[in-house]
Amino acid sequence: MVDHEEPGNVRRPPSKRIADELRQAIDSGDMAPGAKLPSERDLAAQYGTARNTAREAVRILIDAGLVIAEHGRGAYVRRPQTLIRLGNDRYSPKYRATGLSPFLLECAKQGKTGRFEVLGIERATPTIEVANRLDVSDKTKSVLQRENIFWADDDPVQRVTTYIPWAIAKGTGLLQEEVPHQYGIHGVLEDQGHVMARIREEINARMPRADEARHMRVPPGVPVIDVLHTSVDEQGKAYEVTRFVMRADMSGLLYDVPVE
Amino acid sequence: MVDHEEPGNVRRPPSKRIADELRQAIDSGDMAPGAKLPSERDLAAQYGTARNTAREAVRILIDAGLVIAEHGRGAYVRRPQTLIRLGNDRYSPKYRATGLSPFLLECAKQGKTGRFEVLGIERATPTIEVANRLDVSDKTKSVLQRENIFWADDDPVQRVTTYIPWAIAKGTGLLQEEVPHQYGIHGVLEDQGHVMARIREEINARMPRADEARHMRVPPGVPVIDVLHTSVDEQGKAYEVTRFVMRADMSGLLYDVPVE
DNA sequence: TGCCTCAACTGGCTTGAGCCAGTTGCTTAT
DNA sequence: ATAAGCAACTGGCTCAAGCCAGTTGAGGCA
Repeated sequence: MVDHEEPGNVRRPPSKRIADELRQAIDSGDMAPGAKLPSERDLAAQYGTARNTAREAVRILIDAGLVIAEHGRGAYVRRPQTLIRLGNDRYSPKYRATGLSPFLLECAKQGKTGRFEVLGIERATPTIEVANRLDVSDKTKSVLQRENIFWADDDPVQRVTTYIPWAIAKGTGLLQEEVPHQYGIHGVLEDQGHVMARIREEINARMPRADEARHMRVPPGVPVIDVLHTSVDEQGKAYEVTRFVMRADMSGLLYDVPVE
Repeated sequence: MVDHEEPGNVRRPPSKRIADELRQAIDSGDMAPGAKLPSERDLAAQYGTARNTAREAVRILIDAGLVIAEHGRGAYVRRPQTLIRLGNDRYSPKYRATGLSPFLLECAKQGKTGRFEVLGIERATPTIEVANRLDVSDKTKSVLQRENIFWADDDPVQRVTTYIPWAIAKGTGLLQEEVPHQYGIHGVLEDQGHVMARIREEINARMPRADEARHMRVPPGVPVIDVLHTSVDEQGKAYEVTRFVMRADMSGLLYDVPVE
């Protein structure tokens, strides 16, 4: 392990110095998860700075995802969350036996109650990104779009938007809220002759957009994982795209795959 | 698309109002990538607030990863970066023909010059996380640890740390900086009878730690993707673990896998 | 022509003051 | 015993002022 030794202790601004000390207390375990930080006014007094400077120090930790501030109560060391892991096996036929969707199964495994909420179902014009992957037009209402939010207990964890070419979805009943198939959307698609042979998933991480932060209640200092999933049938044709946007503090991914 | 319509326009603090307007200008394309924001002093005058309030507005955008501030020059709308995508096929034998590592190949594809730098090679005591996956002791120096940084042109993009059980690495020459094999580390391991049959990758996203931000020059408002990779041989035995920590603004992942 | 200097601009950081808005627990009146 | 109310705490946000430290370009000097 190398240390590039950037600013050294000299000329380190007070706010950063305070942040460093608090961070070290957190990393070393001196301040355990859930522990309350000194109030901004106390920190300021303790270090002989203005309140704003102490406040700035706490903010640095908030932005780093280490601390969560609660208005009127105090600032607390963030507790590690139990992770909901989305695996590449979630589309495996083996899950049909359980009768539960992989997300709900994973929630149950973590001792949480999973549920999902339908935000909207409509025939829509896809973004270029989606249109390219499905080989449909990005100028017309060429896809059926279904948007859901998944919850684990009282936390919104994922926003999931599924796109299916209208030519495939037409007349299947997928415009209804209730999916008319025991095995869900993919059951319907399979009946249409689209058997999932491969999946292709493009993964990015970024800070949430404003509306995402609101919908999923993403705390400050927490990024989202953005997965663009494409289902490909045995003929190599893409027939479904889904975008998963997941709170990174409550979820992760798992791929267990053969080397080809 | 639903909008929960949280605070409305009433009582929205000035800093957030300014941030909202700037954000909208960015999202709509009125301010293109690379465009310069008004200076903090100008913004303050324009909105009739104190400079600190305008400054706070800009900071919100910086934390959201939309804007980058340059001391003495100004604040600019961040330019989208070309992504280096790490694919699950990077361990595929097909790459041996090219004579290039997948990372360097991907850099070349993006018109960049890739290189890597060895930070350190040592016999070390693994973390519990790594020890569990390799089924070795976390109390003794049971692994060989190699740490690298990968660059694309002049940007550090990934920090990569590889762990190999000492029982396997001993006497293979992997303690030297120069890997004694045409096909790299995995060539050496294959000669030892460890043929990669499957890989297992656990993926998280988070804000960078302080040392990571320094080493990889991660700008504020940019998360990292943290991948814990495990190589498994034909007997189902794990024989190598690698942690990839990647700047999320310059890199992503790609999995193209069969449904099993 | 070429270099240097310096003024004017940029963001970085701090101060100390004030008011607002949640939270909590104690006190008081019913 | 209960409920209302209040005081004392917490963070959220703003103000106006000041100094420091990079950057840039114009002007002047050699």
